[in-house]
Amino acid sequence: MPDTNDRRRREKEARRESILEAARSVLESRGYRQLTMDHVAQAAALSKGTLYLYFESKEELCAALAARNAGALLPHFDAALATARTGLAQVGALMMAWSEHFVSQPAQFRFMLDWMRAEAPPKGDGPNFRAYRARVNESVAKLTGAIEAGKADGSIRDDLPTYAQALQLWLSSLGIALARLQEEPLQRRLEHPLHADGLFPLHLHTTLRALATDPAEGRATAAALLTGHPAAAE
Amino acid sequence: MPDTNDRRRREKEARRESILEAARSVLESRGYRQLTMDHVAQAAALSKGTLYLYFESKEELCAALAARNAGALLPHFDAALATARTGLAQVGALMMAWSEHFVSQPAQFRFMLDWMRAEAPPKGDGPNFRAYRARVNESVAKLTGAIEAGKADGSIRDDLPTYAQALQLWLSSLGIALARLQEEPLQRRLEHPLHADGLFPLHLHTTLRALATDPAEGRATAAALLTGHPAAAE
DNA sequence: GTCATTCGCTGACCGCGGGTCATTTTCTCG
DNA sequence: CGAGAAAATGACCCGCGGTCAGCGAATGAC
Repeated sequence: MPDTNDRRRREKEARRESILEAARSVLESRGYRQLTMDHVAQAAALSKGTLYLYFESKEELCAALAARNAGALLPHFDAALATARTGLAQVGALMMAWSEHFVSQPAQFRFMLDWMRAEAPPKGDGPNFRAYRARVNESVAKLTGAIEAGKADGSIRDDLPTYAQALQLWLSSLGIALARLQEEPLQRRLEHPLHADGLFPLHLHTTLRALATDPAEGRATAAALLTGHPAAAE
Repeated sequence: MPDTNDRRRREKEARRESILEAARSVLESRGYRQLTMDHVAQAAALSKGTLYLYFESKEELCAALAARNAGALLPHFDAALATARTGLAQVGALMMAWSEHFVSQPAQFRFMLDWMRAEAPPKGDGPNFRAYRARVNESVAKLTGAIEAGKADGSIRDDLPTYAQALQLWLSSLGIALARLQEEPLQRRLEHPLHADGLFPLHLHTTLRALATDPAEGRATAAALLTGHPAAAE
C-alpha cells in the first residue's frame, strides 16, 4: 500500500504540473486577459472544479507560474555575475541579463508584469506566493551582493545604503519595463514616437553613472555591456 | 429655444460633473476595487444605465477622473519650476512636486496608479483618454523643458537625448511610486523591512547625480531639495 | 468474487460586475 | 391638454471566479 500511496502522490504532482503547463500554453496563445480558469481547464482537458483541487484560487495558480518564471531567471543571473570583473560591471550584467530574458521570453515577462499590475494588495498568502517571494529575495540578494562587491573593489561609491539602493535599481527598472510592455500604447500616446526598447540602454547608462565612483567608468561599463550584446541595445 | 437648449447643455454638463464627483467619493471611501458602476450610480442617485448616457464605459469614466487629476498636478509643476534656478534644480523640483502631491493626495494618487496598473492595453481611445494624454504630454513637456534649460545653463550634461531622458526619468519614478503604493505588501515580502518612502530621496539623489555635469552639484541639489521639504524626505 | 469505502472528478450553479435596451417618466412647446 | 422628444430606468445578458452535491472508477476487506 505504500506503493499505491506513492503512485497516488506522484500522479497528483503530475496533474499539478500538467495544469501549470496548460496555463502556460493558454498564456502563450491567448495572453493574460484570456487566462481564465475555464480556458485553463479546457487546455488541461479537465473540468474547472478540478483545478480548485490543485490550486486554492486563480491567484495561487498565477503565483505558482510566477515562482517558476522567477526561478528560471536565477541561473541567468549567476552566469551574468560570473562574466563580470568589478562589482559595478556585475550590477550592469544583472540588469542586462534581466533585459535579455525579457526579450527572449516575451510571453513569460508579459505575464509577470501583467500579473504584478493586476495583483490585489490585501491577500497575498499561500505556499506558492511564498515560493515566489523567496525567488525574488534570492534575486535581490544577488543584486545586493554585486553592490557590496563593488563597494569592496572601489568601483561603486561606498556612501550608498546597499539594500535600499538595490531596491531603487530594481523598481526603477520595473518602470522602464512597464513602458516596454505597453510599447504600442506608449508610442501612440506620446507626442514623439519612441521605441521603449531604446530606453533601456539609457537607463543602464544613467544607473551605472550614478553608482560608479568614477562616472567615466560607469559610462564605459555600460557601453561595453551594450556593445557586447547589441540585440538588447538600441 | 436657444435658452432651453443652453440650459439643457448646462444641466447635462452638471450631471456629468456630479457623476464624476460621485465616482471620486466612492474612490475616497471604498477604494479602486470597489469602484463599480453600481456603486457610482448609487452615490450619484442615478441608475446604472444613466451613467452610460454620459460615459461610454467605465474606462472612459476613469479616464475622465485621471484627466482631472493630471490637470491638478500642472500648477504644482509650474510653481516648482519657478523656484529653481538651474535646469538641474528644476528637474529635481519637478520630481519633488510629484512626490509631494503623492503624499498630500493619497486617494487620487492611489487611483492613478491602480488605474494604470489595471488599464487594458488594446483599446484606449475616446475623448477623455485624449484629454488625459494631453495632460501627460504637458507634464512631460515641462520635464523636457527643464532638461533643455539645464543643458543650456551647463548644469545638465549635454550628451543626453532630451526626450528619451525625460521618459526614463518619468518611468523610473513610476516604479518607485508603485512600490510606495504597495508599501505594506512590500514590507511583508522582503527580507529586510524597509519603508518605501525612504526610496524616493535615494532615487532623487541617484537621478540628479546621473544627470549633472558635476556629480557634486547633483548631490548638493538633491540634498537642498530634500532638506527644504523634510515632509517628503526619509 | 463481491461489496462498501474512498478518491478523483464533474458540470450545473451562484454572485458579482460591466454593459444593453425596451419601456416608462419627464420635459417642451404648439 | 396632447404629441413628440429627451432623459432616466431597471430588468436583463454574459463572462468570470468560485462552490458543491453527486457520480463513477479504483481499492481493499472478507
